Amino acid sequence: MTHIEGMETSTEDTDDSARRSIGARRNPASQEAILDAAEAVLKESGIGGFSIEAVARRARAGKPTIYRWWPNRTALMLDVYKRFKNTRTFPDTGALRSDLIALLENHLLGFWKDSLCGTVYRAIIAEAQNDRDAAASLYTYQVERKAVVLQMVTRAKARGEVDEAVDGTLLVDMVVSFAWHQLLLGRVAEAMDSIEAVVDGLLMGCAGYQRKE
Amino acid sequence: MTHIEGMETSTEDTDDSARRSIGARRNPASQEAILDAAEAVLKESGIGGFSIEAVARRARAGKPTIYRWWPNRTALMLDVYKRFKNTRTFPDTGALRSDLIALLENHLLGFWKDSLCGTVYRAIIAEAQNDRDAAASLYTYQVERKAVVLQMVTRAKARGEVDEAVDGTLLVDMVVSFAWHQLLLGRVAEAMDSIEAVVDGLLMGCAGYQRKE
DNA sequence: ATGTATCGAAACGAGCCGTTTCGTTCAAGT
DNA sequence: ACTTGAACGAAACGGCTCGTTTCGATACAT
Repeated sequence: MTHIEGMETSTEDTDDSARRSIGARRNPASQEAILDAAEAVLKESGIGGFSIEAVARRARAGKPTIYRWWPNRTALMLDVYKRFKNTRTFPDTGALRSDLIALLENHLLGFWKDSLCGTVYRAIIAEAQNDRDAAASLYTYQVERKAVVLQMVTRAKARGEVDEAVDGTLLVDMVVSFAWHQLLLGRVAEAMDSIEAVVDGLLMGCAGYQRKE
Repeated sequence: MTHIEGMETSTEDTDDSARRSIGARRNPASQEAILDAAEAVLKESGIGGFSIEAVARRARAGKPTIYRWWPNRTALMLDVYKRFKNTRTFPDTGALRSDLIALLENHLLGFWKDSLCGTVYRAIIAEAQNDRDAAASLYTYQVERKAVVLQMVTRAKARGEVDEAVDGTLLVDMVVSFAWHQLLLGRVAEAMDSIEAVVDGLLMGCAGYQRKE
């Protein structure tokens, strides 16, 4: 994303000379250089090589500058992630089935496959298993995002497409669960082919129980 | 598990005096002490505090002894996990619905909730996001376990309970996905209440599409 | 003009990494 | 009976990252 194309170390050279203080205030160029560097490090080395030191070297920034604005590396990763998540619009196709398919194709699996957003998100999930603060941040983020997705079901109910008694929370949970599982097993690309089967299985049942023939 | 009850440092004192070599062969007492210590460290400090040094200190063992038998800390965590996974028998209740409910209650969510197996499994999943070898080991383990669970569907087909055309792989994937998602969000205890709704939603559809009334 | 908050650079002590060395204990091979 | 060799615990190695502190230079804010 942004403008990462040069294969050399030119990515972080937003300014030719070294950045300096611009006075008693935050230097936006440094913040952007740090986020760019964090993004690049995650892209190239994954979470294993993601250290504050590595980001600082890459950004030609001082470690105290990073620690001043981000309390820990999880916060930095979350900021990198948030730079991505607004680049695609949420689907409203007029039907729940195609809404969910578009959700998986554009916002979950497809998003993770195309950008390095999947790598960042994997790193955040892994970090949340270690760090209590990261877990809380991730859970809050999940609640927010699922509430937005739940509106797909609400719209379907308003259209009379599904019954009012349907548990939309469960439906959303299952879609997201599937996407997470494939992401964490490194099967995002392969899972793209199963999207329609997953959505149909969720909407109509995987086992053919009580279906009208 | 085993006999962890003493709150002091008595856990690792399987022998009063220090263990020594028993000749040119593996010392089972050391292996058990190391696995006990690894288990205890994971239980008390989580994956964040899980280092080879910490395990060696806790076990009163030398680091070379650990590195001799386990190539990395992921392998050690997997061995800790494998000491648990055979303590409960796989269900065969005679019906697919109750089989899947028992699977979630006894082998996935319930298992993770009751023992520290959930903590260990979270650590392994997190490690798999960093380490390529860990990811491969985890994926292989997943394939094996899912193949065993798939036999539930195979039995149901043999009984004529579900149609031969049903995609059992998808069904198993969805059940496991749900369990993983709740585990990784730290919601295992809360998810226990949703088990029946999840299984019914998977078998008969979450959205009430094409169901006979 | 002064005060102050930022910047990058460098160095700090601490902890863990994975490895090596050392002296020991003792089964296995001769 | 004797030697060989592997496994054991302990200790130390160089290397890396951690999070913090110090420093001089910079330039907005008052």
